[in-house]
Amino acid sequence: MRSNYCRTCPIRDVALCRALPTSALAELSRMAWRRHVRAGSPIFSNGAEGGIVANIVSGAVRLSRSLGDGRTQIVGLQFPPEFIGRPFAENGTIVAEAATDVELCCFSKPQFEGLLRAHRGMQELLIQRMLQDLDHAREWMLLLGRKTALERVATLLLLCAEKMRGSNCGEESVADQLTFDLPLSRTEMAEYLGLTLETVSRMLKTLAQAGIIAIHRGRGMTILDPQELRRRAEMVTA
Amino acid sequence: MRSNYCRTCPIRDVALCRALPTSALAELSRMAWRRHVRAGSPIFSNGAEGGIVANIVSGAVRLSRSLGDGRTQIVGLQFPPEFIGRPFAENGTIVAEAATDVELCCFSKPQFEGLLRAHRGMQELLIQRMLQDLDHAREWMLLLGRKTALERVATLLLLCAEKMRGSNCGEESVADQLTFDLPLSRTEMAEYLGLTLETVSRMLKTLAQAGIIAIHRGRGMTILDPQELRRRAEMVTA
DNA sequence: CGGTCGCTTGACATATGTCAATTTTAGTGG
DNA sequence: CCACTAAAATTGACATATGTCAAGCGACCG
Repeated sequence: MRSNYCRTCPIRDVALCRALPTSALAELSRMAWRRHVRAGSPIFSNGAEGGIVANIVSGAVRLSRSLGDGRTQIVGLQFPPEFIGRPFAENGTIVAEAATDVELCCFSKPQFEGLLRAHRGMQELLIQRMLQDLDHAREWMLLLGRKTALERVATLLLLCAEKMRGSNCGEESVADQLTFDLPLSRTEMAEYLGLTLETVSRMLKTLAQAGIIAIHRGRGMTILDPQELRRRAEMVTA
Repeated sequence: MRSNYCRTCPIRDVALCRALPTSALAELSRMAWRRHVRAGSPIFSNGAEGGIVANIVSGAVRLSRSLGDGRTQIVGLQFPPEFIGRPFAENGTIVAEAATDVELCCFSKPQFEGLLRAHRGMQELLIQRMLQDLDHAREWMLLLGRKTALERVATLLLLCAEKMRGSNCGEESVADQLTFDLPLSRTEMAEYLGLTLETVSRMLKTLAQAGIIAIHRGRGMTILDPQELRRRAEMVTA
């Protein structure tokens, strides 16, 4: 039933829409639609689909920029309940793709802008979200500009561990909270970290040999010694 | 005269405040105050002065993050009429310092938030500004992750050339629009570009020897061949 | 069962960092 | 205005972390 759409939304209490009163949910449900995107497929790129904004309901979205000769850098990795798109602005030169299978809650940009104008609290939430994105981008600038390969890989593992919590699909969720599947291939990890896939592979091996992590088949990971991993990552933020 | 404060402001038509009607200028003037900061002095750092936001009236502001062992990365360079500070959020771990002598137009954060709430257009302008900051941060991530040292230096020169336009203090402003003083020392350029100061120096020399730029004494620069410089920078954005 | 794809591993190349010596610029006081 | 000093920038010799290229391995899929 269409008007129940938002009432049963799994991210209702954490996404931007939480700024809206329950009384507005029926209105909201009429504007929003779900969209599933398979891993690897584009969500929007270089202006195409530019009239859309969305909340991420499940999965992970990867934002990237490229140079003319093919060098590419992942500039953002977004998880539920984060928001993608640019209200009040044109879409820039960034490409958004599904890193895993993704479920989106989409709005047309003009309609969403209307919502923002009508509900003041929502604009404030959006501003806070954007500040978080900005903080993250800047932390990553520090990583890209100043960290060693080992520190970069360690930092990424900690990031993934944190973000995957909750959206846990691991079998052994019993005692071991630190087993998860990476949402990125080695190539993508390299593109996010400003390294090559070979270097990523070598650093993972180094961490595994030091007994800090265990690598299961391919993307499966267990963090055995989180404290030591944090030391190796030179994390500033505790 | 206090109520003329904003009416005569040099950035009145370009800063966030342009969202306010002229009728609100007297009110605004009562809330704002000017602050001069000498080159190298802190503007706010790690939560101190956290209750302030400001427009940059003149000069350049440098934002940076550091690792525990002293490695530091400049994560933003802001020019007039840009805005610094974080409405609706705590100040994070970023340090803001004056890169040159700086003149700020300051507001207490709670008062500024009140302004934002009262004038809807201003929130939209703020959102657009933040999106620009985010774009810039992400472009810099591409630079830090994927560009060579020469490309990085070339990119920075183009950025400075663009930003210094207008705030030109050069003597020979007659025919030559591409002579300016860098707002950064070699060390700071290195900190912004994720390089060492020696590498920056060498790349500048390479560009000078190729006849693309001319280096005057220390910080003075002339771009002789902008088109070639843009090629070397591998600029994506035209 | 064979082919493709993602990952690992090794040998080697190189861009950039490190360390140290000079030179240039800017600042200060006589 | 001119030494004198300290700071910034340049330059050179050398070290090394990471990239490049190439081979091999394993898992998945038709």
